[in-house]
Parts: sequence; structure tokens; C-alpha cells
Amino acid sequence: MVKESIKRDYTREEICDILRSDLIAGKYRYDQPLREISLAKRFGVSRGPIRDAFLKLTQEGSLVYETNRGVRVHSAIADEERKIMMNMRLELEKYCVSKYIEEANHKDHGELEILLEQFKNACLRESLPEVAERDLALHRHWVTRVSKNLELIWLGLAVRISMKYSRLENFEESIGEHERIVEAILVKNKDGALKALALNVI
Amino acid sequence: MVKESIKRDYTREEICDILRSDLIAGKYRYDQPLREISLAKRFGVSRGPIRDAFLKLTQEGSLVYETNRGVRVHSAIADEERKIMMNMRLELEKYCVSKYIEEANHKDHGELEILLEQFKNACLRESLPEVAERDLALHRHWVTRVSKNLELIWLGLAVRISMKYSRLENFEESIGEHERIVEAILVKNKDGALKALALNVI
DNA sequence: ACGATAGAAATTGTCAACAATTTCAAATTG
DNA sequence: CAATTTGAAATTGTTGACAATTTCTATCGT
Repeated sequence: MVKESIKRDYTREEICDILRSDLIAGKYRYDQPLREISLAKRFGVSRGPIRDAFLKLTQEGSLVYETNRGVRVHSAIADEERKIMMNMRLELEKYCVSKYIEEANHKDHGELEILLEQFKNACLRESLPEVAERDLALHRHWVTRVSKNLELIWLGLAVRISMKYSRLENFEESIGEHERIVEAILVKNKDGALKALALNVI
Repeated sequence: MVKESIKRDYTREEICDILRSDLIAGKYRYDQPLREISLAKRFGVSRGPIRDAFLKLTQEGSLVYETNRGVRVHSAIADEERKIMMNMRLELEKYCVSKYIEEANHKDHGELEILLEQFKNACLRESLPEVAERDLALHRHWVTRVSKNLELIWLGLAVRISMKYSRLENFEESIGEHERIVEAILVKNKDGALKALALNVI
């Protein structure tokens, strides 16, 4: 990414988002500690903003914090818990997609199509980290458009689920699944959208 | 509380927990800003740990952060979203209670009985803030015993739901509901526990 | 009296220094 | 040689200072 080569200062939020992508993409091993100083150097800031980002990611569940020992990547989630979380995520997204279909305007639809396009491009490039990131960005779109409250809950679920295994192996199938969801949303076919969503999230 | 009169330094976590209780108890108005300096003085620490606590509570959803403007109490949640969250919370707790019944040992049962007792005392004293706090502590017990992962998700849901209205008005009924849950758990009556839970959470 | 403006006050953002703690490796002892 | 101790290095925890920004207030002009 070009972003990283241009040396400028990053904000808390940007640092948090970048680290989250890295975590989802699997750039760090399970249980690997993340050091404040090295990341501070990488982002060109002091340790303060890094600590802020750590706290946020800890609260989301992708990092674990221990007193006087800093943070490390959260260990793998148990299969059973993963199922519970996926179910919660599905129920949450179903509500959001229903609402989204009722409320979304022309501009939203435009953004949605762009996000789908970016997801498809990432799939075609077969870059797993990018695919994971674009997948989340697409789903996040209809969640955040509907409710900032639910977005927080959703983020915690989605990040944790995605970390387990980036099970987005079959890119072609994944493209098809998402195309069906977006298409149904655009023509306001609520029933079809929810069915397509269920097939994708579970 | 005696805790506050003894002047000593608080840790991040303690500050976070105390502020969370205050928020649930309704000590602050909706949209009221929280100032770093005044809280730093109150807890006898510098602004750093206060900022840490703010970030955690923001992530949980009880506070809202705006750049260069600090945090304020999150405005009331919409009824429809509240329903969705309550449903998610119920599903999550049902799973945890089932697991808890299978896994809990003698020591856990002892803690559970203590927490129930404390809840009942708070009810008898008719102190709404205390009741809200003890209610959360009791439910939190079986969640955290089962999964640290799910606890994070649960906390975000429970705090946000509790803030809307502390609907714990009928103390006697509330005591009965919780007694039935705990009793069923102790005799490992899974079906009864889940039914009692559903009546309480919804 | 009313609105705009400039300056003061209050508040948040960031940093670098220092204290406290943990980690690691070399030296010591049985 | 294994287990323990000791001390140095690395890392986190906390603080106070200063910069940047927002908010408040008093002044000014119409």
C-alpha cells in the first residue's frame, strides 16, 4: 500500500483500523505480543495513540491485555462459541438489511455498488487479506447505515469470527453470494436478500 | 460508599468499572459531557488512565467520542434496537446458562448464591443504582464463567440495554425471577433455568 | 438592542521523561 | 549439571508540560 510509504502522522482511528485489518488478515500469530514502541515508530507517533488503539482492539476482542505485560493477539476462538457468534451476527445483519432496504437512498445504493465492485476485484486478485477486509467493509456498510449502536456490537462479532479462519477460500462462490445479496437489496427484495445473507454468513 | 472516601490511587479497570456503574445508575444525564480533568482529580490520577477508561466505555457504547470535544453520555437507544439487543442478549445468556449448568463446580455455586443474596439485599434496600449493579453482576457471573469472549459482547449489550430505563421497578417480582433462575441452575434443571431466564431478560 | 469579532479560558491531543515491573541472560551455589 | 540468584535490558504505567482546538465572554460597531 502506498499509504504506508508516505510518512505522515496517523490518528488514533486510522491506526486502529490499520491494525484491525492486519489482525484479520492474519499478519500476526496467535498469542504474539504487540509492542507499543515498535508500532509507535512505524506510525510516526508516540506511545499514547498506540495505547489508545490497543485498548479499542482489546475491547473488540482481537487483542488480550494483561497488566504490566501489554497486549497480545487473542488465541483462537472455540468452534462452539464461533457458532453462537455467527448466529448473533446473522440475526443482527438480517435486521439491518431489512431496515436498509426500507431506508437506503440513491447515494447509499451507489456506495453499495462500489463496495461490491471492490470486493469482487479483491477476489479476482486472490489476495486473502484484501478479500477479508473488503468483505467486512461491504457488510459494515448496511450495518452502520442503519445503526451506530449495533455497529459496535457487530464489529466485535465480525472481527472475532473472521480471525478464526479466513474461510474465504472459494473466491468465485463468495462473489456469487455477495452479488445475490446486493442485487436483492437494490431491487428491494427483502425476502431474497435475507435468504442470500443467511447462506453467506453461516 | 467507603471505597471513595479512602484516598488512594485507582487502576484503569477500577475507574472503568466505577464509571460504568455510575452510567448504568443514571448518575449522568444523556448527552452530558464527561471531563478528563475533573475525573482525574476525583480518582487521584492523571488524565491518562481516565482517557483509557473513556475509550473502553466508548467502545462498549455507553459514551460517545467526538474529536477534540471529548466524550459525552450516549443518547437514548431506540426501542426497536433495544428489542434486537435484548434478543441477542437472551440467546447469548441461554447458551451460557446451559454451559454453566454443565460445567460449574461447588465454588461457582457458592459465588452464585452470594451474588443472589447481594442482589436481594439491594432490592430490599430499594436502591435503584445498587439493584442495577447487582443485577448485572449476577448475570455476568454465568457469562464470564463460560467464556471471556462472549463476556465482551454481552457487556456491550447489557450496559446499553440497562441504560435506557432502569426498568427494575418492581423489586419483589425481580427477586422472585432471579431466585427461580438460580434455583434451577443449582439443581441443574436446564429447561427450567432457560424458561426463567427468558421471563427475566425479556 | 443585536450580531459579529477578538481575545481569554477551558479542554483535548500529543509527547518525552521517569518510575515500576517484567523478562532475559549470566554468574553463583549446592 | 541443574536450580537459584543477581543484575541489566526491555517493556509497560504514569505523569506533567506544552500544543492545538473548542468554548465562553466581553467588546465593538451598526
